[in-house]
Amino acid sequence: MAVTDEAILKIKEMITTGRLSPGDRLPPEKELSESLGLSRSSLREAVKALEVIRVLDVRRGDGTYVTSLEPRLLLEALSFVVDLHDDRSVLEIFGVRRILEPAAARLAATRMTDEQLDALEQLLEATTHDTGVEGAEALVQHDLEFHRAITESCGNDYLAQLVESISSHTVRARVWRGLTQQGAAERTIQEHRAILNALRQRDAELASAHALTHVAGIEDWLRAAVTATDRA
Amino acid sequence: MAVTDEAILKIKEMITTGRLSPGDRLPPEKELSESLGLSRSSLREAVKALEVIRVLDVRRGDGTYVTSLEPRLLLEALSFVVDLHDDRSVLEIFGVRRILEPAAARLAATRMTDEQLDALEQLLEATTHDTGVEGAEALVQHDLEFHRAITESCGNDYLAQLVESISSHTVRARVWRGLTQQGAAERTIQEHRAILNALRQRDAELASAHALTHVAGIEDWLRAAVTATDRA
DNA sequence: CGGCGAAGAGACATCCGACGTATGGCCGCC
DNA sequence: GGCGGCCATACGTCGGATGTCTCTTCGCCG
Repeated sequence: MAVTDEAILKIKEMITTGRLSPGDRLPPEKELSESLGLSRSSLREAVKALEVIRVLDVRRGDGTYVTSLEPRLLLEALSFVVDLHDDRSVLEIFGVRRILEPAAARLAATRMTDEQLDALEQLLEATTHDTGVEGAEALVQHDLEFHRAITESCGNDYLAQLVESISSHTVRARVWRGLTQQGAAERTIQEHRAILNALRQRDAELASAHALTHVAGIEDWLRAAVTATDRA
Repeated sequence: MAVTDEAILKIKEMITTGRLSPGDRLPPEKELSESLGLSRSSLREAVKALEVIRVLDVRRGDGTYVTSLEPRLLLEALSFVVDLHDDRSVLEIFGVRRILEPAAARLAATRMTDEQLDALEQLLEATTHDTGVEGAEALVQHDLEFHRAITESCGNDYLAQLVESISSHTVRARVWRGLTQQGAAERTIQEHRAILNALRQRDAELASAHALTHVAGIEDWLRAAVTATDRA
């Protein structure tokens, strides 16, 4: 195995064994490269690799630190690879989303506070004002925030961030939908309201069902779009 | 932004725009570095970063290629970051697994062929012979294969690999369980058989329920273990 | 006495050039 | 026509030089 890959594993091991903890600062590149027995150039490749997956945080002029290693952070990198999937894979990703989002809504139904529900209400209220072409982008943004607010209330950070990461790429799809499909805004708002009502009633089963309906609706549209592309 | 990060984005963009396709070979490092306007050293950092997340495949003496970019491949890197999570995060990961595995079993119930079911049967049969201390490792292996066989039959590669990736880290937990808990082997086999029977009957709902029971059982044990560790 | 700004040390960022080594293909011999 | 060795090519690794940013410290000024 290459020295760089060995260095990656060694640094990873230093973290898993507790030799390095979240927030800790690594020795300077020169020093660390010597103790790991490789050149600074090769070590930098290893550090860069660990940086892109959010394990290390390199601060120029200061030093290199171990990140908090929170699920939220480590799963962030997932959205990077999701971006690389083609449209057919996006359909599979939606297959996962239609499993996770209803589950998150189900959990949120018993956990959301009245304050959080009120905030969701306000968000929904704001969405109704996103009309016209110039409002499309705002609608997408409010849509994202609505979903995020729910998933973040499910009590499982890992689940929340996972949904968040695999949803990022679909932003584009949402935009397309908003621009091409008539009545998309009204339908989205109606579905969101249905979810919110279910959450208010603490009806986990219903909230889950509405969430599934919502995601499946987008999925249907996307499938049709992909099929159309295939024919073209 | 640093030149290296720019290079990462540029290469990513070359892939998303179709300028580079799966299997394509990149220009030599020297050439590519010149066309991207940075040194070979810096470019190598970018390439290494894309290599660890399985976007690029570097072959010494040959060249650098774009991988197949299949979900299976890209999600592989996820297990790397899962390894870095602490025990408390593992509980959250189980929270996700208990959502995904039953869903996968539900899908598999209507999709598995008789041949696949027979193979699963054989796997289960083999597991019953994993007795004694030396059989613990084999039991864990058969356990993994059993779950993999089901998730891979769910018809969604993305879902299958996601479950696979977040399960990898739990191998350790499985081993602990096998070693410390009395009757773990018998219980696992019984639960597996229940899942298999439900799949044979094409009873999606029941298969899902048994899968949830199975995962929740491990989760319970893990939660107790973590709590015990916290007290210590 | 406290705050502020400049200087310096430390650390990462980037580049360059050189040499090592594995791969793949070409070419000649059998 | 097949096989084996040679060579161009490309990645792997290294060492050093230089630029630039950050943080800290120290001294000046209000």
